[in-house]
Amino acid sequence: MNRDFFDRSVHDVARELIGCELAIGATAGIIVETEAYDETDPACHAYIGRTARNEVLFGAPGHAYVYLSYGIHSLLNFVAEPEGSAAAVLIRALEPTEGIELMRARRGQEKIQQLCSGPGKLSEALGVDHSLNGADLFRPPFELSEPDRSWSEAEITASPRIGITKAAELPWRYCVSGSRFVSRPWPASASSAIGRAA
DNA sequence: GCCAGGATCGTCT
DNA sequence: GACGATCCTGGCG
Repeated sequence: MNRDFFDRSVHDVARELIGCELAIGATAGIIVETEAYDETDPACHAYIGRTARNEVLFGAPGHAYVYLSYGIHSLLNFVAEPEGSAAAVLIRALEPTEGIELMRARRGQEKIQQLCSGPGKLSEALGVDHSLNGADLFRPPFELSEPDRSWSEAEITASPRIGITKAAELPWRYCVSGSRFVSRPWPASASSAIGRAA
């Protein structure tokens, strides 16, 4: 994978990140759930225009956007689309593959299914904090691999995003419908992600 | 199992 | 001074 992967529609990027392995330091997992946010979207931090906080979103693709949610959790996003266009993919859940003991220690949780099944959880498990805001995804401690597992397109579903109040109806959450590692079950009404990219 | 409530702080009004 | 792209706990059935 190279930077061009991120230099296109955030919806394509969000869908195709499913199945990729993300490593940060000694920990890694396979991405099983993402959400897309773009500039025209009231739920996106960049909707209000450029500020000190969201500046990274307007920058070059293939960088990390990390911010603090509810004063407690650092949430990890990947910046997509060309420089000047603000868009990002929220990484919502991973299936843990490497460094599981370290994840357990950081999370204070034994159950593997509780390690990375939510955006705040996976940041804690992988040691993500605000110091990684703006970091290049193609430099350490990050490492991104092509999918080493593929699901049929029918198993990747698009459904409404979680935990937001604005533009909540947009089906911009992508997840593996068969995975036990997603943050929440996919809704029965979810449709295949095919053709859903806006 | 489900739901309500609290923790906690940077960012913007 | 209000508000979150969340998570965990405790109460109740």
